[in-house]
Amino acid sequence: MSIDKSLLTGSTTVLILKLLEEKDMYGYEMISNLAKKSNHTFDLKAGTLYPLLHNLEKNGIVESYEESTASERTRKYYHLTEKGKDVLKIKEKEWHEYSTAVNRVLNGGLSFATR
Amino acid sequence: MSIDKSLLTGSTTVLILKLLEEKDMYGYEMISNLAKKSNHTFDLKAGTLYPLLHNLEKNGIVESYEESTASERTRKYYHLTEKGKDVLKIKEKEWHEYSTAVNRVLNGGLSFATR
DNA sequence: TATTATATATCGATTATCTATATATGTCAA
DNA sequence: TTGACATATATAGATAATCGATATATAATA
Repeated sequence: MSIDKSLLTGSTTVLILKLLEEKDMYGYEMISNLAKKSNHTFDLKAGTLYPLLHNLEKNGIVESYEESTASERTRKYYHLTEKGKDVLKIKEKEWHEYSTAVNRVLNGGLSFATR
Repeated sequence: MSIDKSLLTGSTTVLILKLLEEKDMYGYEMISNLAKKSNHTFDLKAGTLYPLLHNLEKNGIVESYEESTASERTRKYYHLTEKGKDVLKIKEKEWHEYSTAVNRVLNGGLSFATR
């Protein structure tokens, strides 16, 4: 169905942080997990995710560690820091405010719970 | 309260088209109208709106006409075309899909109506 | 007369995401 | 065993959306 990509802008971070709240994950896992949870509305590209993760790590929002088993190739796991948890809370609140405001306009300026 | 600006990206068009569905408007009016309807979550800048309107007109989604009264300075009104109405319908549907998908992730991958 | 609100417009900078490309390993089928 | 495909991470360059700054001009107000 492929939704207009420009809508995606900005909310990728909160989605990633939300995934990491549940458990530590590696990049590739986040992509498939997000695709599944969103019913393929979010088919995040590697070229989007990895730079984003590097940036989050640089800002102390996530931290990474490598893990390799005998059978599988090395994976880089990401862990949500305390600071990251705070950021997630703020961003969840922002999303709520933002989507509420969009809906208010799309419903003709009425507050909510119309109909 | 000023929400993270990056969240805004992409949805500006659907908001503007929605305003024009109600009635013809000029740019300055859209800015104040949108600010009011959204409780100042969307304080659109002139430098954002005017290029956007020019682009919509170029694509046949809106058309403009000038109107001047005796007392007020000339205003450039924008009118939603038939094509624009179709685009609005599509974009409203996209917003619904998109916000539903975000909420699904933020609620832990559950469908909806949790709690 | 000076300031503020109204009204439209453009330019350059920033940021987010994409596409494309690169590299390397593990798995499975021919 | 060889080729194709899925897994896994990474970077470079292109595109698009928005902002801040700046410009211009008129109407209203102090």
